[in-house]
Amino acid sequence: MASEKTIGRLTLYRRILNETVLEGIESIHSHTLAAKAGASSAQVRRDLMEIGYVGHSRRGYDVMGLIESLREFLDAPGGQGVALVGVGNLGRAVLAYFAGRRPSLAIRAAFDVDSQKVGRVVHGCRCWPMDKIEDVIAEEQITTAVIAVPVASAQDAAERAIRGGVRGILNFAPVPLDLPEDIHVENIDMGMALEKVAYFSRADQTTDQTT
Amino acid sequence: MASEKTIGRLTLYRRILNETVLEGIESIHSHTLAAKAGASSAQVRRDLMEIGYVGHSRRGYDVMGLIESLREFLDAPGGQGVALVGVGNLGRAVLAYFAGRRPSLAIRAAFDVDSQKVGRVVHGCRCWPMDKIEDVIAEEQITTAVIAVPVASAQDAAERAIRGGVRGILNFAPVPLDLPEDIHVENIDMGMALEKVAYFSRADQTTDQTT
DNA sequence: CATTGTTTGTGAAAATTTTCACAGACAAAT
DNA sequence: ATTTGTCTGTGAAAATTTTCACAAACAATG
Ligand SMILES: NC(=O)c1ccc[n+]([C@@H]2O[C@H](COP(=O)([O-])OP(=O)(O)OC[C@H]3O[C@@H](n4cnc5c(N)ncnc54)[C@H](O)[C@@H]3O)[C@@H](O)[C@H]2O)c1
Ligand SMILES: NC(=O)c1ccc[n+]([C@@H]2O[C@H](COP(=O)([O-])OP(=O)(O)OC[C@H]3O[C@@H](n4cnc5c(N)ncnc54)[C@H](O)[C@@H]3O)[C@@H](O)[C@H]2O)c1
Repeated sequence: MASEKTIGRLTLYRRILNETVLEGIESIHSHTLAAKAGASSAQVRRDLMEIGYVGHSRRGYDVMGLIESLREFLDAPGGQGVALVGVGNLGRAVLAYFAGRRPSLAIRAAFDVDSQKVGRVVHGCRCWPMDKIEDVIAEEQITTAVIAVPVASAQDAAERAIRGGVRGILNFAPVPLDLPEDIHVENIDMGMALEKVAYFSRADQTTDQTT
Repeated sequence: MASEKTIGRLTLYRRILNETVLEGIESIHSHTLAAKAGASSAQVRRDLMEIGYVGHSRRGYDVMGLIESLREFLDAPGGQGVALVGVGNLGRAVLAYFAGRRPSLAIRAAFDVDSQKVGRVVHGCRCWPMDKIEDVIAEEQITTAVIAVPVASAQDAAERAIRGGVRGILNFAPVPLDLPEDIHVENIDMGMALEKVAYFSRADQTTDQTT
């Protein structure tokens, strides 16, 4: 029911609320959360409607309660495992970034063809050879894979991860993957993103002129 | 006039066409390009309408001509410079990735507070101390900045880049930046992306059931 | 206890984006 | 020369997403 855009914003709200709670703030208004998230207050209220969390008129939303409600909505009950395929420049940065960050959504295994990388433990994550990928993913009940291999290997890497049991893919290789419809693919294409920013950085391309 | 989404797809089409031309293919139909881009043929035609490129009925689009037309539309006439702020794990991966890739949109300078990094040349890019950022960006006429510093420094880094003359920012720090409206900000939030994929990876959350 | 002012939840409107569907173009075949 | 089949360009419809705007709720104030 909730759209992809809504899910993205909900995760953002959660991150903001986690900071808010550290400041000792107990309740928050839709317009405050909106300002911190760069959205409109109506948008925030709509999004929270989606998860069925109700606030109090005049007092806003209970921060702790909302965080808990977001957790129930967004997270898998028993936690979810993630696999990383490709322990190169980007893969290592990703491992460093996610290490220890969110135990219920952690990178549990890494895979690479390079025998130099296989067997090593990078940021607490074991690196396996590619021919073990299906077995390890199945054994660890991993549902999500991050693809950080060269373009030429991305399609194959994704297919093998799926054969192991993966249902969703975060793809950094700048190539559209051709996968079954029921597999959720999220592409992060840095080249595209940089070109977009560059386009709108040009003086003649004002994103939006709300005079 | 062209929306942000359209610009994103146009850069994708260009990448696909660059591969197409290497295969010696001289013209391409909207549905072929669409299949490679993961879009619909109507979408492709709409997007190309935006740049005013006209195809031939029955023959499709001339690959070389379309690439040239996309170049004129997307690229700044004299090329554009990019700055990288933060030469950490992610910053170095980004430098490696963009090095030599697209001369007309290259990372021309990097900045960091760490004296260990300052002065070094990473993947052909010189690393400057942060107190030179405004001068170097102004001197090199850099229009776009990539922010890869810790969350706590991201807002400040962006503001300083803008003071140097930057008009668009590609932000990897998972925090919404509060910047003037005329600055274009593109956020790449890997944590959000991973949580989204994980959400849709769950068996009970089928993205869309088009039976 | 009534009043005031603020905030939620949500129908409805507006805006944006995508898809449909078909007239017109035209290469290829006969 | 005519027919055939396919592809473009685009107006219009459909779908999706966002914003508007207001009744209902209710804490705070007097
Ligand atoms: N580095 C970046 O910042 C960056 C940015 C955007 C996109 N990307 C994309 O991410 C991917 C990885 O980039 P990178 O810079 O880390 O490259 P890299 O060359 O540093 O690393 C690639 C890794 O994948 C491994 N590998 C190669 N083939 C494999 C296979 N078939 N199966 C498993 N592992 C395999 C290699 O051994 C290496 O460790 C590429 O597709 C690249 O286009 C990278
Ligand atoms: N590593 C990843 O894959 C990854 C993924 C997603 C998001 N991020 C985000 O990207 C940013 C960088 O991540 P990282 O993993 O490269 O971190 P890192 O700690 O490896 O690198 C940060 C770099 O920024 C420099 N720095 C610190 N303060 C600075 C300042 N005020 N001005 C200039 N430079 C400064 C540091 O010296 C260091 O070189 C962070 O905001 C992180 O949340 C990283």
